[in-house]
Amino acid sequence: MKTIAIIDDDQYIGDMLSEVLAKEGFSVLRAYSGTEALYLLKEKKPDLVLLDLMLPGMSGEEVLSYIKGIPVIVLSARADVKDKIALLLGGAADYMTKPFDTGELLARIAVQLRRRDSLKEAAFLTAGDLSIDLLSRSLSVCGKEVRLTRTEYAILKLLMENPERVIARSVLLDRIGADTPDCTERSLKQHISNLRKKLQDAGGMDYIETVWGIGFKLRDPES
Amino acid sequence: MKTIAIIDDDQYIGDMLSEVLAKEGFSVLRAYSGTEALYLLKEKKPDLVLLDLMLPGMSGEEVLSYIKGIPVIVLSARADVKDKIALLLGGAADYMTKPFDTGELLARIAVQLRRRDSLKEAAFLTAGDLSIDLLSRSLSVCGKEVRLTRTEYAILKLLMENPERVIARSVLLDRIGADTPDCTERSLKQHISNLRKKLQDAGGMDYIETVWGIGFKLRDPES
DNA sequence: GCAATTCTTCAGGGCTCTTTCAAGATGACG
DNA sequence: CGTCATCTTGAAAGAGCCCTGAAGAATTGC
Repeated sequence: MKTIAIIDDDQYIGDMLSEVLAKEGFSVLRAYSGTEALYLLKEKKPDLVLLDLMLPGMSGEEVLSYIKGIPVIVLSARADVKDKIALLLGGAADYMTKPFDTGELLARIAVQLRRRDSLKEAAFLTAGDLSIDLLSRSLSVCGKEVRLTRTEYAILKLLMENPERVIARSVLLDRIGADTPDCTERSLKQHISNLRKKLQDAGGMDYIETVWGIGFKLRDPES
Repeated sequence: MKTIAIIDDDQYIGDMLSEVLAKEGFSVLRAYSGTEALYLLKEKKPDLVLLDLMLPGMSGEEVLSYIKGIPVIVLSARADVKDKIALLLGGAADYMTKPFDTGELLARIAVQLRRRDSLKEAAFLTAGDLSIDLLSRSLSVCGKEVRLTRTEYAILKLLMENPERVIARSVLLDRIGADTPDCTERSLKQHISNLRKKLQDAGGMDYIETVWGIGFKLRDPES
């Protein structure tokens, strides 16, 4: 669950925002002054900050300059373009002029949070219940993690890259040859067997179909 | 130098934007239709896209859905809040209504580009219980300070920059080569061992997972 | 139905990769 | 020069993986 900090001394607007955000499933923190805000940010680490500029004590600009690594959306009654520019260049991630549409605010919040998560861009290869994370080199079957050896991984990856297509044993050997140079037709059978067992234990069905006299293929998911 | 793609069929606005951006030191690409835009994005890889919604042939929304990994700022004459929300949730990084202030546009462009680089600027690098202060080059595990040698620091930093991703030993050697030129595969193992011991002593678990025959990766925090 | 062939599985041996302990080499600093 | 921290290297123990042999099951052809 994501946490959002609201830094605004206006009780009415703050309550309204808090209610809207809570209804969207966010966890909400409140601060009513600059110094309070800094303390709050240091203690808890929110995922995003909504910052009003008119604060008692410390200016919003000053608060902004202290916030590092957390996206800040500035909310302000000031509509002057110069202010906007200064704040955006000063570190704000976005700027909205009061009064604002709450739907748009939620959308812009979503943009900032989405951006944070997209840093770890995932690369997946899926086929039926099977899903390989290419980056972490890990397989999940029906959500369960399954440990694979290097050869097993290479075999399954090749099969999943060509779903529903028969892969001849010789081709299979050829393609995984880079990883395991001395894999023979005999040992390949063993690897297939081991792979089947692991998948069976995790997923409850036999995903690998043997094509008699030729090789193997990934079984049709909806069969 | 950063490259920005302008996707707009309006010659006048496009020229104006192009001039402003060029004056700011950006390299500018142009496209005048959706299909042209997709081709352009595939060939060159701009750092940012300015997308007009009124395009001949393909709708701006459609173009947007094809763009992955590059921030898109939508420029549109449509001021309807519903449109804004739909586009922001649909992947746009920002939305500006024509006519817009070029200063503000430049500021918002700067925000998006800054965000892209923010990995390097971040003062902290965290992954699970581990937290590195990049400025003081210090590591804390569950709040406890841990002293690392130069090589250990380089290794752990690289692993933490790619959490949950397998790093081949050769890659690891390559990337930390700048700090320790004569680190071999053999000595790398020793460093990993030492690093593990320190982390274990401080955090109580083994954060570094070995991927047999390949390399290492940082263990999933919530596992 | 029966034999021949191919495929699957079990179990064991051997090999490679990995880890760790320990000791030597290198270099900075007083 | 001696100490300290760091990096490298050697060797042995341990773990994991791959290959092979043999027996049982499945498929094909007659």
